[in-house]
Amino acid sequence: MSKCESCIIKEFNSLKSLTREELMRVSACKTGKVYKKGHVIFEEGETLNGVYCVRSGVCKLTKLSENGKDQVVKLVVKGDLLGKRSLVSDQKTNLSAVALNDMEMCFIPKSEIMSDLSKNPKFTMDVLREMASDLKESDESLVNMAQKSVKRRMAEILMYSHDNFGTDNEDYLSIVLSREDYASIVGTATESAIRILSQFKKEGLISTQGKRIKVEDYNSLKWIE
Amino acid sequence: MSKCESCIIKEFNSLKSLTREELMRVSACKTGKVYKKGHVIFEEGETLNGVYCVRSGVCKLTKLSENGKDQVVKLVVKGDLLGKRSLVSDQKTNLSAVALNDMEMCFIPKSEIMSDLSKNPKFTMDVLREMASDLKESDESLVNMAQKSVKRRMAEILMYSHDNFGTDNEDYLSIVLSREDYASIVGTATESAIRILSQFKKEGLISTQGKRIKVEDYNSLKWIE
DNA sequence: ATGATAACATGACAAATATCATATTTTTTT
DNA sequence: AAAAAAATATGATATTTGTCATGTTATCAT
Repeated sequence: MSKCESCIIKEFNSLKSLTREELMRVSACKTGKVYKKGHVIFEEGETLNGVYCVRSGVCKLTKLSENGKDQVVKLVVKGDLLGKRSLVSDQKTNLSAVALNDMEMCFIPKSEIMSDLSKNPKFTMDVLREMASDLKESDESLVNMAQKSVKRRMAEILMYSHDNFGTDNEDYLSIVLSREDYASIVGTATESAIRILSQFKKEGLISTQGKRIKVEDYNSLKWIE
Repeated sequence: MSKCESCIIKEFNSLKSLTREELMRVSACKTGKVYKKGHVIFEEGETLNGVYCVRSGVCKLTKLSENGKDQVVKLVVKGDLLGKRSLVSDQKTNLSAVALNDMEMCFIPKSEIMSDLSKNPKFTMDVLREMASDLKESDESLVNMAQKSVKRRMAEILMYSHDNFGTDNEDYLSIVLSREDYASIVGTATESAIRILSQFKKEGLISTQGKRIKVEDYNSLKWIE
């Protein structure tokens, strides 16, 4: 497993602000973890005692609603730091994390990184910045959820997936999600999600092969209300 | 105007983690601001160059949706620090703030407080903790918005107002909001908000006098689906 | 106090979404 | 490859929510 000092992934998150010495210490105590698609990384209510640095793959952060349905709060991808909140609070995590792909991550124990958080202001500011950006994103999701139609939200997640995770060599979206996942991202019933995707298909906006989805008419998706 | 060192309000936010010397410096450069009900404190897209410490009153943080409707993202009350995000990012603010009451706040210029943020780890950690807690709250709001009915959300905001802002001497909710505000908190059409409140009234869950609302049957509100 | 304005209320209807039932297809297991 | 299980698809229908119209009440400025 590569050393943190020379790992390219860290450039995408606040670990890049650690000094070489700090990185070497972190590197010495990190653990490599591999999760298969569908594997539960942690569950709502657990105590996290560290952060995960995502090297490859994608996972969903979900929260169980009172009605028994899961809601996807965020998709976490390569370069993201998972579990930042555990660094500043001893509370149990309010979210579950489930791998949507096969994933590789590095786990860094809280104890090891806490000292850096109090001694390296550059690092702290960077974590703060990441957190602020998460918060901004979250506000935006809230507004989307409150003010946009299910169809619109579905169009947006398709475009989001296209823009952020790209496509395979046949132009299908790289991230393959079940209809149930789409439903719980968009916040609707599974049947409604299925129905909307079927409609998009009929209208030629997308095509599908099994559960794989290809965006055929990105521009029309943009204008869906 | 009272000095920060001796101000009780700061105990509710991360300013309490500043040293006495830091507080004195902050105090020297702060500006007292008074806003009347309805006044716009700042608007989406503005550049904030400081934070507001709320001494009294309540304001709403809103974000304009693409459909032209405002969505309330958070209610900010006594003790809260407004504009934390401006400290860590030079981006324009993504939210507007509008006073719902007459308000008193202190404005602390960014320039003055930034040095503390990089030199006083206790303070930084505290800001980080507040931000983390905001993020958690925001996740919860997202799930509520996505998974609960409008009626349920309305019941919850009434209980929230009751629990967090209390009642006047006649048991009416202290925070008086227009139906339009309720609609934009709950994320629905104004007419729908009105209808639901009327229904609650008919069912004896609340009573109203003008725009003032009294919770008559808290327990039943809890069980609304 | 009074007219003007904004906020509230409610009916009628349309549109969006959820729910339940039941096929059909895809994926997994044996 | 066949059987079983899971996921997807779709119809029928109920419920929720939005929209437009219109009337009423409260609030504000003069």
